[in-house]
Amino acid sequence: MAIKRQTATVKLLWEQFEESRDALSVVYLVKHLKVAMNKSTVYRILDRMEESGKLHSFIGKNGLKWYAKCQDCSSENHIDIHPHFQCNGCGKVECLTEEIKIPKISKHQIQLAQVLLLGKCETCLN
Amino acid sequence: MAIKRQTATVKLLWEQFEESRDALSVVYLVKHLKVAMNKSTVYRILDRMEESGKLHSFIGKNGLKWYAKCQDCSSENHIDIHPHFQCNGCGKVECLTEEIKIPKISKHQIQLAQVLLLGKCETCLN
DNA sequence: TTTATATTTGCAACTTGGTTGCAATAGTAA
DNA sequence: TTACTATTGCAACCAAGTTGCAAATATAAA
Ligand SMILES: [Mn+2]
Ligand SMILES: [Mn+2]
Ligand SMILES: [Zn+2]
Ligand SMILES: [Zn+2]
Repeated sequence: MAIKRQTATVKLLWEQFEESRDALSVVYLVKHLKVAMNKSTVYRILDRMEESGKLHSFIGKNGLKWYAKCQDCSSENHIDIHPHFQCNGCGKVECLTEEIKIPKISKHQIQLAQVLLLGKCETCLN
Repeated sequence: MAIKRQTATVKLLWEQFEESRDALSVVYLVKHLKVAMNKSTVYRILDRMEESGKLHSFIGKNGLKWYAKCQDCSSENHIDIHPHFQCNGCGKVECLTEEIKIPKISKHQIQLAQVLLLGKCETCLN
């Protein structure tokens, strides 16, 4: 179900995403939120925010679930598909704006491409 | 540690991969092997086969771990990097031979690209 | 402002994928 | 055959994510 009510917890979680283009893992949020919040609540709010077109989610390199802010999505269309970069040093995940050309695969219908680039971020390079 | 001894369990697991270019999830192997095998054993053997350059692993769409046969790898170099396709219908995962061009990202050093294409496989399209 | 209702939350218990320590077993080379 | 080390099974564990339910609360109607 999408977000129906603007609760304190919803606002608090949304603030975490508002500033940056970085993604946040659910595990991180459950552990490090200023105001502690039950983990089911965190999972459920993020889920609803995704359904509402506010956030998108993906799986990081260790199988953890990450969320980040959408740019121009709505409940009806989620168009914010892009590659993600995860730093092997510090673990940080960024949304990228670069387009990646996906080839046609014969006899397959491709509906979605998940691209995760792994490497060193700016901070960890220096 | 890499594979040191050719045990019955190692042989049995290897046979699962030998024929096809399809990947197999650990969960599937633990559940459906003809000769039942302890799950720690399965995890450990797959791990060693990867270290030996016989298999490569990646994370599928639900965060599960998958393995597939390498073509030309060894302990020393794992060069078998390619995109994977997972069917949204039947869940099957295939290794693809197509090359995907990864753009340079400024101020980032990219070490590895994980590409997972999701869609419908040949069987599920018909 | 008060009331009514549906949504949201916390909690505790659960499920599932994956890991670990250790004692028993079994390849392999001598 | 023996000796040595790698491998296995087992049981217990850990961590991420899910679920059912009763209590709390946002919001709209009265
Ligand atoms: Mn993103
Ligand atoms: Mn592959
Ligand atoms: Zn970094
Ligand atoms: Zn299919």
